[in-house]
Parts: sequence; structure tokens; C-alpha cells
Amino acid sequence: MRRIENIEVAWIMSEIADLLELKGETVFKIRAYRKAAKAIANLATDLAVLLVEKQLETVPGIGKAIAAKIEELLKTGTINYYENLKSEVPFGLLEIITIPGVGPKMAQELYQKLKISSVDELEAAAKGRKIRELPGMGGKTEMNILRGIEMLRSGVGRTTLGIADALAEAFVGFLRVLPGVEYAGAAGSTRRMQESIGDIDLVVGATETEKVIDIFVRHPQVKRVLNQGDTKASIVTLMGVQIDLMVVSPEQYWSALHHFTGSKEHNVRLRELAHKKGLKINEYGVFSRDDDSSLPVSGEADIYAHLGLPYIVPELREDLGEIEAAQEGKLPELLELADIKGDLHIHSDWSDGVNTIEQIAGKAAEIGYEYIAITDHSKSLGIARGLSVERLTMQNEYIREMNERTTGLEIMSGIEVDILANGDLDYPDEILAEKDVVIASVHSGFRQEEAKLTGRVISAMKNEHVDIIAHTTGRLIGRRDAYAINMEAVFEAAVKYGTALEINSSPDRLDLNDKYVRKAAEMGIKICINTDAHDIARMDEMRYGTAMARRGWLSREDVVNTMEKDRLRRFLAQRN
DNA sequence: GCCGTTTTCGGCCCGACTGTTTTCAGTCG
Repeated sequence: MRRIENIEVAWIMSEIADLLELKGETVFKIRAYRKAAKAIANLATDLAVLLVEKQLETVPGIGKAIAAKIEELLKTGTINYYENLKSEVPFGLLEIITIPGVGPKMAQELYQKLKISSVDELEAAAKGRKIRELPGMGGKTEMNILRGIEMLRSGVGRTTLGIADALAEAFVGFLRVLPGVEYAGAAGSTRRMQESIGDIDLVVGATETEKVIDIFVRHPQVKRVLNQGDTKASIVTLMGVQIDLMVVSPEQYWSALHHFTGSKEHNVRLRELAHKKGLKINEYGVFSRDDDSSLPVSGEADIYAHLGLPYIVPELREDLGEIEAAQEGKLPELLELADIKGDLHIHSDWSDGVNTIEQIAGKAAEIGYEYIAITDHSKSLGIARGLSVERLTMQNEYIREMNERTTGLEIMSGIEVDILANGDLDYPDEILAEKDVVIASVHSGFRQEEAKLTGRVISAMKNEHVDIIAHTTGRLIGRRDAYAINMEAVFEAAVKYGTALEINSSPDRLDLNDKYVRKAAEMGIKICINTDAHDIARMDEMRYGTAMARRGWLSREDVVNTMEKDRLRRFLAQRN
């Protein structure tokens, strides 16, 4: 039987939750399946491995019943319970509840009264004014349904961290200068630096809240106002990104910022802790349950302090162990952007980059780096003007001369060598031996089967000249899935051969992702955070890669390019 | 269905906005 990926199991658990919801099951059971789905999606270890080791039930959120269903799925390829549910609930209803504004209750009602079981049927009924005939529904309900269907089809969907971050920054700048505004900031998954963003959350602390909302919804970037109240509003921008704004009084700002930064799971855990301490936490503050009196909050750290916890940074707030670590005083000392001393994966105009090595060096000096590596493409990558052996030798010489007349910044001569479809590297060893930094990566044969692709990457890792594997899974966020690669095996090889793995900082890649980063570091694998910039403007994307490292719980010691120059040299020389 | 330094049974976070209602359920985050 084919191998079932964790993400597929997570998907099925989430679909079971949806089906149970449509059946009107108790919310706690539904919540349990949702929680399990999330926990599984966040695992960096294959469920199959956990199953063999009888460790399934050690995963928080997975108990006896769900563990048994996972075992059944992995062994037989199906879950009886799930199949039965699917036969009880019309499949189309699952799609109907993905329409914004349409939930399980409405879907059930529409199905029972009007026999609606697909989005198309729903659209026809709304247009035909059939829905207003039902109790509790009216003309506005029909409008909302049609609008929701349009949103679903127009792909108001997830966006990359890069776009969300820039958009949030622009709106925060706009809000910050409005009259009466004391604080404005981005919250939500953008602030937590999640790899993709569903909608942008903004929080404002202001003396005149309604005025701020009023101006916000009339911003020129606003295509549509989804809802608007006294303290909250949601809009969709011209680019199709949803932005939610919450406006509170300046005193309430930190509680609101914390609340909307989330994650939801992290907040739920905190509120449970608060409950046990006789406290209540919401977006307006921290309160005593006895007399409703409020406790002082003049920064997010105060909220944690009231719970007896040290401050937890936004990147860790996922309920993936950070609360337990905080309780035990074992939070990691996270890497900071300022710890990064250089970028070891940059393309110049010698291959498919747009800037000269001089311009790249200028930008690096501006950032304050101690070193960079120029790593152009290798000869087989014709589409990217990969360097012939002759041009590569010329580039070596060119960089050597540049270093002689440059002070402060060291430019290393590197290469991003292709791992060819047959597993060979694109240059012979004696050429690779001349380079300071050798990065190896896959740019072809994406569709090969898992064993073959994994074998290619591992054989590159075996090569003593290869220092770093770049964008190891090959995924492009929202556009291309990771290729079939056995990451367990790659990690084992990285440990065995001492090869470092890259976090590619491009918001389109973020590869390795946070969960793999965390797993790799736990195994003692060194991580290198690079931008893979083809344009000097994108050398600033280092902060996204650093954010991924922080989300993966990395300290400075875990990261190759936090080393000062001489130590880095020794590290690279070890691998030759 | 999960979970337990108060619990193996009885809990399981908190509030805003909307539409259709006269007091609230559904949906969302």
C-alpha cells in the first residue's frame, strides 16, 4: 500500500470534524478532532514511525480512539467510521460550509428544507429568492450567501508572509497617524510570522474608536467592506487580501494586541491557566473572577506575569510546547536577526541574478554583514545561465581580486551546484574543492519517485565538498508541493555526514519550514539561513528566514551563519 | 473525544457582528 502522509491524515481528521459538525454532534467531540488534525499537521515525525514505536498517544490531542483510527488508516488505507460518516452526510455540504458566512447549521437547514447539496444549487436558490422563504432567513441572507460564493471563487485566500507583512506595514503606517491614535500594530499570524497568512489582523489603541473604523473602511485600497461595528471592521483589499481591524482604548491596547496575535490555541491555553488562578483574560484586559476588578497591563509581558510565566515571543505562540517550557523555565534563547553575520546563498549577474558582485557587496556592507558568499548556478542549469567551468574559474579569480581591494566584508567564492537527475553533482570534485562554499540543490526531476529523489539528495550530502543543501523540500508556498522526499532519511544523513541544511528565506519558499527546522535542530543538525537573493532588494528577506528559525526554536548556536568569520572558515573547511 | 500537581468523571475560553428577531442563534476569529 502507498505511504500515507501526515498531512493527509490531518486532512481526514479535519473532515471528520466537519462531518460531525454537519451531523450536529457535540462541540467537544468536534473540537477534539480539530485539535488532533492540527497536532498531526504540526508533527515533524511520520505517524507511521510513531505507530511502530507505539507512541501515537503521546502526541497531545491524540487519545485512544483517534490513535486507533490512525492505525486503521495506515494499515488498511481507510477508516470505517469516516466512510460511514461520508455516506450519512451529502458530500456537497462539506463544500458549502467553506463559503464564508455559511456554517453547518445553515447548510443542514438548506439541505433538509430545500434539498440543496452543492454550491451551484445554493447559488441558484439564492438568486431565485428561495432562501428567504425559510424561517430565520431573509433577503440579506441571500445576498451574503452570493457574496460568500463570489469570495470563495475569486480566491480571497491565503497569501504569502512577504505580501502580508508589507501590506500590514503600510496599513499600520496609515492608521498610526490618524487623530486620537496612540498605538497601532499588526497582530495575528503576520506577527507570529507564519509561513502563509489567511487574513491580516491589525490592532489600534485610540481615544476615538469609531472615527478610526470609519476612516479605515474608506481607505483607497479597500475593495469591499465585509462587516463594520463599533470596535471591529473587516475589509478586502484590491489585491484580495482580507484585513480585520480591532480598535480599543489605549489602555486596552496590549491586551487586544495579545488577543489578536494568538494563536487561538495558545490563547485558549492561557485562558485555561487564568481560569485556574481565579483570573479571566480577554481582549480588554486581565480580570479577577471574584469582583471583576482589572489587573494592570502595560505591555504583553504583564499578561504572562499575571499567570506566573515569563514573556513568550509571538513566533512561539502556537501551543507547541512553549507554555510548558515557560512553566519550567526552559524557553529557548532565540536567535535574533542581528545575530546573522552573513548570507551564504546569493546570485549575481554572472548567472541569473540582476546585480553585480560589487552591488551585492555594497548591500551586504550596508546591512552590516561580515561575510557573504556568491553562489551562482552551475553549468547544467542553462535557463539560469549556469556557469561553465571556465567562467567559474574566472569568477573565483575575480572574487579573489575583489577581496584584495575590499576591507571589512569578506566575499566568499561559492557555488550552487545542481544535483543532477541521476544523483551526480554538476561539477567534478576538483572544481568543487576550489570553492569556499558549496551549496547543492535539486532543480530538475521534481517528479521522481521518493526513493530516487531522496537518494539524489543523500548522495550529494555524502560528497565531502558539499557544505549545505539548499531548499531541501522544493516546495513553493501555495504553488508547488514539496517533492516526494523522505525527510527522516535526509535528517539522518545530515547527522551522519555533518551537512548543514538551509532555511531559504524567500517568502515563496521558507524551506525548511518551522517544524522541520525544529526537528533538525533537535537532532543536532546545523542550519544555515540564506536569502537565495537574485536581486539585492531581496537580501532583506533574511528576516523571514530568521523568523522561521525562531518558530523552529533555534538558538544562535544552531545556526552556521551566526559564526564569526574565522570560525565559519573552520566549519566549512571541516567539510573541505 | 481528550485529559488530570484540585479530577479516571465531568469538565472542556471568550467576545463581536449580523440578520432576523423582540431576546438570540449562528458564524467567525
